[in-house]
Amino acid sequence: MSTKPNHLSEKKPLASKLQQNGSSTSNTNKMKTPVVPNKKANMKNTKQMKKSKFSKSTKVQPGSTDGQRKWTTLVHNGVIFPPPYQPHGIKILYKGKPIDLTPEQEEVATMYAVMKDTDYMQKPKFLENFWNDWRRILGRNHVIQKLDDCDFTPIYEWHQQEKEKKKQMSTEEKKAIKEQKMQQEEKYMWAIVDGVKEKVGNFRVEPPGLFRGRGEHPKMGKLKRRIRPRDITINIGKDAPVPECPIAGESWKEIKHDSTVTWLAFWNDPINPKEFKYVFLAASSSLKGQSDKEKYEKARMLKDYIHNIRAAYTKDFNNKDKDPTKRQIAVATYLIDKLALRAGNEKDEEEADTVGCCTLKVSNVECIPPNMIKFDFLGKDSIRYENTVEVELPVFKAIGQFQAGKGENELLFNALDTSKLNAHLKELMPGLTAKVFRTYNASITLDQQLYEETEEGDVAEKVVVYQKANKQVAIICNHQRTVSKTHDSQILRLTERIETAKQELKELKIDLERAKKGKPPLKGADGKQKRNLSPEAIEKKIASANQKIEKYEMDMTTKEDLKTVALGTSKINYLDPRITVAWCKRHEVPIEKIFNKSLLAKFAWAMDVDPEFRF
DNA sequence: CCTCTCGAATCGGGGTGAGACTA
DNA sequence: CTAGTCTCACCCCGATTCGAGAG
Repeated sequence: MSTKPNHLSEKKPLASKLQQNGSSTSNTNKMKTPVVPNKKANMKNTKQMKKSKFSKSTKVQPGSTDGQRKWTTLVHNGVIFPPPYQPHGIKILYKGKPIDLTPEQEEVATMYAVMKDTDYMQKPKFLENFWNDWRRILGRNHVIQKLDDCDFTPIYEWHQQEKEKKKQMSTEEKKAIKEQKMQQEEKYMWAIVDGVKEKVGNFRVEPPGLFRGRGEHPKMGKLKRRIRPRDITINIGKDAPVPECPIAGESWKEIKHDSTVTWLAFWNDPINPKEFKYVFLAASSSLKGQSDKEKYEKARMLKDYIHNIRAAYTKDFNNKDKDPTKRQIAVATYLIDKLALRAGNEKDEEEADTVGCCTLKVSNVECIPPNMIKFDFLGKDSIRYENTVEVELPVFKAIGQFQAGKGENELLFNALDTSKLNAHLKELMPGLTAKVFRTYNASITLDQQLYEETEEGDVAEKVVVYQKANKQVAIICNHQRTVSKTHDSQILRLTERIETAKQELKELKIDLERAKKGKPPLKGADGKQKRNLSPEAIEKKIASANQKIEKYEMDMTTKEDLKTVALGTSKINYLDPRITVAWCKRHEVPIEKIFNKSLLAKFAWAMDVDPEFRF
């Protein structure tokens, strides 16, 4: 991770920007204390910091001893644990009879009971995994020998009542509880990084529960056990005080002082002990902002290389004598570039069966002559990717050949994996990997769309232009959302409203004609006599009715259009915020119309961009 | 006819935790 | 490989808007 040359000429050191930012956010957070660390060790560093950050970025070359260092001092308060389980003592029935459970057994039973009305109850895998874990906790010799004979209804009903009680609570009570929680959590919300107070992202330890994977996950239903202090490793500056363990009588697993990483704490994932859960700083922090900026700078760099890269892969898939690996790389790169596919790492049996570019199976693509390819597969989060695209003829032929002689379940790109692909990409441009194409294509699309489509008009119209561009990007990236449960009824109601409005309009037009001739208006649909109005007044009403219809129709088309498209994801992860900020500046659109509070905080680093900025 | 009020519907944002990518 | 970081959709809850009815 080398520092880009254009960072070196940064006008302001990032730290000073964040100071400003910190003080402005502190207002909203009712923070009265200035952004100053309270420990002496850090007082010293606060002063050094501005200077050292400046000099570091101007003098220290990548690869030097401190090229890996992410911070110099780090102070934080560790993590907060979910409250302990409160036994309710409600008994489940086994073969119709109430059964006593220990609090631990009861806790797991409760996790299961509350999922009664979800569709997990229909999934054999879920039931099997849950039963295995619960049985272990019950002990092999427990009277309960079969999940099927258990009746969890009493716990479920109790849980429903509790939920109801919570709902019934007055706003004051709710507020008081929230206030108290805030007070407890306040100290965990902040870390002091190089003397600057920064927000911590996820300082709450994940509560125990039953694992719910996305799609057909082999581990669904497994018990995610409670995490204890002894599971948690803390990372903190050498001179910083060790965070106090919030559970009396217990202690942290380990204290580390690793300044080459950005995590504040981690623990092993109880579902997959080989994996880890980390506590990081929030997206609005300088550390995250910096790497975010680097991500977009890398994507921008691709702009200068893309022409050659495209020329190269076009040459490669045209060249039939080339070794198959090269040809597969060329086609894969083409797909990643053109369709913004993900790289597609190999996955083992323990994970849901989803694919990306390198792991596409023969059955996921279908060649439709003369030159169309139909893709149909489950991608990340088991989201379906379904798309039929026209491709260049050599690509069409090549894919046909890759499929030839293979079974449905074999890899389309058998000579390829993500590391080979990325190794190849790195030869084309320093630091280039598959995911850079997604960022590049998303951002360049937004930039072009905004440039081409924005016309003179009022703010609302310009915002619509932005949303349209945003939608295009979301479609490219296949960012989907499930259709809301109430979508159909919403559409229905809009249709009804349009109908009644049209009916009204019709009557108004008749009334207008009559009014012009001095006749009274007709009776309405309800049979009541309407008032006499002047033609001008009726005209006004007609205009407003027309507007209403237009608005409803607009609402309906956008609603229908966007019912399965999620706009937020690309805004947060793929669109260079400087494109948006510059566009807002040029067209006098208030940035708040596009970015909400958290995006504004996250993209603080992009706010002073030149209005003429192009991606 | 207009304005206000109140409950319901809807929206939007933060949080969450699983999933993917890469050095 | 493992460790570390980035991505991503869903969920929930509070805020806002809507719409019916009262005044």
